[in-house]
Amino acid sequence: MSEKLSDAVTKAWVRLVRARHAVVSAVEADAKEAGVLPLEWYDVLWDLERHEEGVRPFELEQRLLFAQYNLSRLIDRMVDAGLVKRMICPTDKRGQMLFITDLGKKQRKASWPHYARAVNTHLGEKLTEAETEKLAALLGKLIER
Amino acid sequence: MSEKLSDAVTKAWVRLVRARHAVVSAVEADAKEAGVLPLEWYDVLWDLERHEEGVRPFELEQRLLFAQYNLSRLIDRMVDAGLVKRMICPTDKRGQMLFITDLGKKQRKASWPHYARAVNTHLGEKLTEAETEKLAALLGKLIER
DNA sequence: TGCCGATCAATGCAGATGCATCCATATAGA
DNA sequence: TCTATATGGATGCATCTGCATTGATCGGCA
Repeated sequence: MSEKLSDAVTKAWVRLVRARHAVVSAVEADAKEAGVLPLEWYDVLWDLERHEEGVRPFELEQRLLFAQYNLSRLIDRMVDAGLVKRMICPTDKRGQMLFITDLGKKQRKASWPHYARAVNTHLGEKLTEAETEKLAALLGKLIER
Repeated sequence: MSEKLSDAVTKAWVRLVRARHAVVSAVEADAKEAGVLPLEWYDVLWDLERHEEGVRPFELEQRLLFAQYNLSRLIDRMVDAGLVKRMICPTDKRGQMLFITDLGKKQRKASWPHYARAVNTHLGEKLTEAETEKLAALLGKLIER
């Protein structure tokens, strides 16, 4: 039971954690400086904006990897902030449909250039185009299923 | 100011976040099942174990990317649990030296095989050796200063 | 139709985190 | 040496998260 990890796997594991932390916190720091929406809020709004027909919380949960109780409360806050609208789901009375509001669209749009610039700075500019594609492909394999 | 992100950069960004989340949460779930130390605790103990001469909190902060106030309280908990010992730093009275206790060593050692197995399952087995090395190399470029 | 296990979502409570600030000591410079 | 500034670390407070549980409805099946 005293398993071994190859050096390569150990290194990839450590760096996966470190690199994500480094990039995300740098991006968030830039965003905060610019006074734009938190990343999670942005992600939710972006998903809602691409699904004008409405989104069920559990879908968001799966797509964005939220814990159920966290998402529930995140939505509360976003509703309070006027960025998201909750409606009873017509086909399932347990559930609800979520929609982005006009204010939500406006704020998401205003946040976008800041995130784009930050991601370019902290990720895009550190790799060549080919390397970036390779990285995305490899990370993709870790996500499957 | 309405910057653009290439598709490759966007995809790499999203997958970096998702892949790390998927792998870490799968590993933590396995670890929790086995009733072993939380990942952060493990990381701290491992760092302390490799520096028997003692570690300053701010070093740990830099190496493991902790926020200062989080680390301060994490150490509190670990001291309470008897895994870490705090001593006044002889060369800087503002600071302290941290050491792992025998209990800390024992628990870290007991946790290791579970983490090794989980990391192998959720990362190692999803990539070939060559892919793993390539991934580590690319992630390395994202971390560089 | 009536019942039972599964699913969607909310919530009370304890513990963790972020932010700002504070205290103590160290260090550089006049 | 004396002062100003920087650094190491702790902490009060508000917020967020995790866990377990609850309430409501759904869907399958007898």
